[in-house]
Amino acid sequence: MDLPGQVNCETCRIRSCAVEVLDQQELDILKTNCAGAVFDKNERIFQQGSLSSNIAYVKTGLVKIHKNGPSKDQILKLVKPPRFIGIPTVLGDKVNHYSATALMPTTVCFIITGTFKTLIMRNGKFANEVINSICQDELTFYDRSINQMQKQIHGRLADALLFLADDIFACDTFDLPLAHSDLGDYIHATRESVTRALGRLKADGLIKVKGRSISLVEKEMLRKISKLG
Amino acid sequence: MDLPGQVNCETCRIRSCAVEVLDQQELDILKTNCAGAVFDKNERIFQQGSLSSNIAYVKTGLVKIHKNGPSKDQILKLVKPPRFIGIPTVLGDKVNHYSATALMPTTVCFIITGTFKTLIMRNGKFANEVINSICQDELTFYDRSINQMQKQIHGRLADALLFLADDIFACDTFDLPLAHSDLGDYIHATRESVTRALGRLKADGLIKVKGRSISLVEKEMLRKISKLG
DNA sequence: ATTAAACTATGATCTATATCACATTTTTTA
DNA sequence: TAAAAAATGTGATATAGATCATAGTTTAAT
Repeated sequence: MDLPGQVNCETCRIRSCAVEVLDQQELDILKTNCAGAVFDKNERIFQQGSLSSNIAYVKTGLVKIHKNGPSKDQILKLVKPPRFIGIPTVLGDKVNHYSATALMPTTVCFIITGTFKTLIMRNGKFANEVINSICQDELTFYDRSINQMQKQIHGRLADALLFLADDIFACDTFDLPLAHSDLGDYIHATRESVTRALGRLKADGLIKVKGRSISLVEKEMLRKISKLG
Repeated sequence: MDLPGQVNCETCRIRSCAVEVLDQQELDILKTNCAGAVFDKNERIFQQGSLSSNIAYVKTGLVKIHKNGPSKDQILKLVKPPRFIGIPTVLGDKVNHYSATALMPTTVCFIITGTFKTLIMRNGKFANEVINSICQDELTFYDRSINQMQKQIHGRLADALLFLADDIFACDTFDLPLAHSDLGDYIHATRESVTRALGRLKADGLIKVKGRSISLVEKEMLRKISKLG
């Protein structure tokens, strides 16, 4: 982790909808209670179980949110910036209930929890934007959760590939940011099953694979697989 | 659905933490934009896909939150009062992204969305309580989601039974509020598997079953099954 | 440049749970 | 109270994907 130190929220180009509604005085409060940091690939941003007095705002990069389960770690979601992560830690016990790890070089702003709460208390519009953002997350997670439960592996893999192409990279050709075993933790499958399922999609000509690079060549077909499970 | 009409939030004995922080003027706003309703067992409180201009606050009873998946309806969670449900519907499109159905006679207050937003904007403490509540929900759902994914059926069933006994009924003997097929939608199993798994727990002497009534007689053993998956 | 470590590939086997099929019981409706 | 509908119980069978085993490949470290 590299600490570029103080940030300037007034001139920041990657502000959240929530920060957008703050007035000058509030921006000053934020600015003096906010620190930037850069994380390398595979660096932990925060760790489940550890105490935290900050909320993280991901400005660039890509982050996985993951959590220990009864038998293994599971990736709850992939977070594309700009996005707050770890807001639920604002809550009572201040213990992180999940971990966040950078999947590529990632810049993050840490905001002191108390400051975040102050802004919620002071500025109703800010609070409203925060609520909107959390609710959006919640709905997305419900969708994902049901898809994970009800689709079988080819559908889940197709979902993941389409998500990476459409939402994360906005490009049909991209370097897979996860190892097969991580992808397995994300779509709830074993490493072997991921390899086999990718091999199947490749053999059927729906995707092209060159090392880590993946091209979705038959997106419509992938969408159909995603739908039918 | 029965409409007992106007409610009085000032004298209400089942107020949420959020409403608790409102001042007199705000309580007046709430009171005049709030209507009570009673739902029978199996009555729909709101329906996925339909437009909504209300937030529901469950005062008594028991509610299932469920959502259409690729292959079938799935029960996301069981909600014990007092609790807001459907806050994510505050969002942009105002379309319910999931359904809510009463599992037993249930009383609900509907608050007009605009009023709810006004209160968030006006009162930072209210906003803060709402955020806490949504975040708590989110964390609980992450836990449940991981358990559903990683445990096998006996663990998931043990989880559900312990949840009903400890959290919903606060009693080790209770009438199962769900049919086996519903319980299946809740723990992600088929009706047949639920019947078999219940039969197994009964045969092993961990629970007693008399009609709809279930007694958890070996809770420690059930907890062990829940842990080991 | 060389060794070690992590990752990917692929076959053989196993297993939890779905699916199908039908019987019985309980609840609801007429 | 009878008939219909919904819910439960149980066996036989099928199967998606896990697990185990072993090898090859790429990436990182010394």
